[in-house]
Amino acid sequence: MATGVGRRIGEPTVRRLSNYLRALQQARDAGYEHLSSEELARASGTTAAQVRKDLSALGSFGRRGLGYPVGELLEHLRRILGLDRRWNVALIGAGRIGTALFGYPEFRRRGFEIRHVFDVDPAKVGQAWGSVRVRHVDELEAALAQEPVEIAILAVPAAAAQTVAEKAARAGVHAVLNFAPVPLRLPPRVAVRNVNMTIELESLCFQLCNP
Amino acid sequence: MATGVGRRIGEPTVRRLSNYLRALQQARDAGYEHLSSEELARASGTTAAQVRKDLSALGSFGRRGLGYPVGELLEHLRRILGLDRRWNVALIGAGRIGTALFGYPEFRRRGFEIRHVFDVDPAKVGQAWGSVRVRHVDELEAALAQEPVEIAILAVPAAAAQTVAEKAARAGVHAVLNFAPVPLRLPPRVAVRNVNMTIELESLCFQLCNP
DNA sequence: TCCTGTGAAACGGTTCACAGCC
DNA sequence: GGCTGTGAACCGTTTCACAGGA
Repeated sequence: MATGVGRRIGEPTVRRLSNYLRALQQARDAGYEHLSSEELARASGTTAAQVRKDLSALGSFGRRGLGYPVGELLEHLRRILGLDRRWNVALIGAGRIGTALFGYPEFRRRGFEIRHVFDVDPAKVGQAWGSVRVRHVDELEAALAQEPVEIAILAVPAAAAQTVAEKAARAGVHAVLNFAPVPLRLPPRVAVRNVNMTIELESLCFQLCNP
Repeated sequence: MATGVGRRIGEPTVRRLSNYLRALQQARDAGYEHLSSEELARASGTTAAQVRKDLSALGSFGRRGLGYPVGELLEHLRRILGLDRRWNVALIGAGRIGTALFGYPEFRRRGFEIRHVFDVDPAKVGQAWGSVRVRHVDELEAALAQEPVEIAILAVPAAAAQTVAEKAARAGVHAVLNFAPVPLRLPPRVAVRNVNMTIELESLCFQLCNP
């Protein structure tokens, strides 16, 4: 097996692959040509066995006695994760979280290009954020018809999230990254992922209370 | 079994419990007295069987033929998750993400009180953020000695994260919520949870590329 | 009848241990 | 000797199906 993905890859695996990618990029910048599963594991916070399992499932190129070739594996991972291209993104919600996400340099570095920013606040609509102009959410469908995006980042209040998400889905978005603390109900053709900072804090509390 | 937690609760369960809590609060505000596992499941994005399994593990109070008593279950969950008290938090990193987190109203509403804000930027050090003053990271140990916190929220650049996290751990923090895209190595007595927005976006890409 | 509580089965992910190759 | 690749065992979680109480 040389190119394709072997068995179906689950969500935890994908997260780890992202981490491997980051570690590999660092290693390349540091001039390494090969990395052992042990080293990769340390750099990405997992175990060597896990690394080998993950990479072998991709039909990987590791050399016994030597390790994994940094450059080759890096390109392979980028391709598998779909990061060897540019992705267009719409940011919905120009509040505090939206602002932070817009300025997050990691996104652009990874090929995510924020093409649209929407909000409902009249004070924000019309502002120029870099090269994009903040538009009213009512213009969402028109804007996406003119310049489509694959991904919507949802950074709106919980009460508005479901409605806005549906609007985005109707406008042809294929994936939603949801920062609102509510579960979204969308047609299965739309991929959804939730980031809920409160839940993370609450999990920590639980761990503190139940050591 | 009336009060304690039955079998050990895993991380996915805790996340769902947080969601149940949110759904229950909404239901209470809407005047409901009982909620069936079916209704709870719909409101929190899971299945009825899952809800029953989760709640029965807490020695729950559900009544057959009727459902779960909203108020009672709500208090029970708050106690189990450790949310029936106030938690003191230090925010480390006063950049875009730090700013957004500081202003996130959900945190305070849930009992998380940001007592300290730290940064290294001389332009920020000294600013008054509400009732707290931004201090230099070098003052971290002194500040936490004077007014301790249980939790540190880390919103600093990747390169600084490990060092700052260690400093926080030495200063007596018990849990770290890490927004930097690097795995942290901390003594096991410190609970760590990572929020990595880039990884979430990358997972979405993968889903889009591998439908 | 409605709905919970729960053993049992199915599933998926992780760890182990070692065979195989350099 | 060093390190990868991988079947097998292990473990926690989810789903199923149904018994049992209101």
